[in-house]
Amino acid sequence: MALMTNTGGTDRLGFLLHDAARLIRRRFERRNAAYGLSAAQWRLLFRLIKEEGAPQVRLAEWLEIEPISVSRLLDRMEEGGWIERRQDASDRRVRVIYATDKAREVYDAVKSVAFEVYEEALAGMDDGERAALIAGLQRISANLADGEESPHCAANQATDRNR
Amino acid sequence: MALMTNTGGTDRLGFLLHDAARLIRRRFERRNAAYGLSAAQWRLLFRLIKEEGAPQVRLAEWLEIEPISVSRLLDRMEEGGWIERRQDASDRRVRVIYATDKAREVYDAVKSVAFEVYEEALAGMDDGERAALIAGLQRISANLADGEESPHCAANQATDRNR
DNA sequence: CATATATTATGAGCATGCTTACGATACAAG
DNA sequence: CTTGTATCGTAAGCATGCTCATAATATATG
Repeated sequence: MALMTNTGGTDRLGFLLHDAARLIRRRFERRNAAYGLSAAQWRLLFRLIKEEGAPQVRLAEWLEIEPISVSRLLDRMEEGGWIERRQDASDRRVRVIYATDKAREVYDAVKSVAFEVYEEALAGMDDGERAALIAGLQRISANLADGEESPHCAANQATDRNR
Repeated sequence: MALMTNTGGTDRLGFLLHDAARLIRRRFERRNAAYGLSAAQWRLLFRLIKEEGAPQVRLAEWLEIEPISVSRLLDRMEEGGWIERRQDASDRRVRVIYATDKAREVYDAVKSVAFEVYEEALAGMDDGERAALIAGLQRISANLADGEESPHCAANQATDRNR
């Protein structure tokens, strides 16, 4: 409280985000322990259910993680019986991913758990406060979306990869 | 239970938090690559600088991670020359942790980088929007703080635990 | 066709969290 | 002192992300 708390708390933004995200993930996973779906697996399944038959590289783009991370996430999900990999007919490099019946069966239940956890997290906030929070989070994601800008120095355009 | 997107975006709260936290961490670490301090190491150092000579178990409480996680984080920080472990004089089980001169030298610079990244993340938001975001994040952390829930029962009057 | 380049998935190895378990030490009772 | 219990640090092993490297395949170019 001494020197630079004049920023209104934004000087802890990273820590606050980290803590909130971790607490939500932890509670979601504990509540879901019976199903055995981790948060990362749920995130993948949530996308997959809507758009089946996607190649792994598409999932990596959607989830904004590296293809190798998708590969090993799918290893465990395949082992857990949540998804299956099939060979693509027209491109032998590609494996297209499908949710299993088991995954479709628990989907609604897990989604309900997620809603419960979100409601617990937001308890005591009115609609306006919730909207402001969501808008702020969306703004952060948009501001940091992998443009990879150089803020002031401009020197490191090493990463001027396409896009 | 079909379409529940009337929640105004709160139905994605977990994903939004996860994305925002990850983007901030990623940008912070890239901007700091020259120093070689990861976000987790920075979080520990940030606490340590203010309160040196703490035993590891105290750091674990502050950071809200498990003692074993602290142990291995400190392994790498010791190897990187950021901290040193010393034997406690009065209790031979305890190792007290000190920041090195090297850590103290880069502290201000890394802190500035953190402020830059936060500013980039919050770009385009006015003071009120920032305050609402921060308040929402703090509220989430308070709501989920490891009281280990009563899910919808409003009974859990927050933090009547010690402290 | 042959060869260069791009794309897809994965292997190896690291960082940061977790759970479970254990050795060393401190402390409280007997 | 001895014995039981609590505390501190750490080892082992897993999950989820990362980077860097590689094999297999597709595609573009000479």
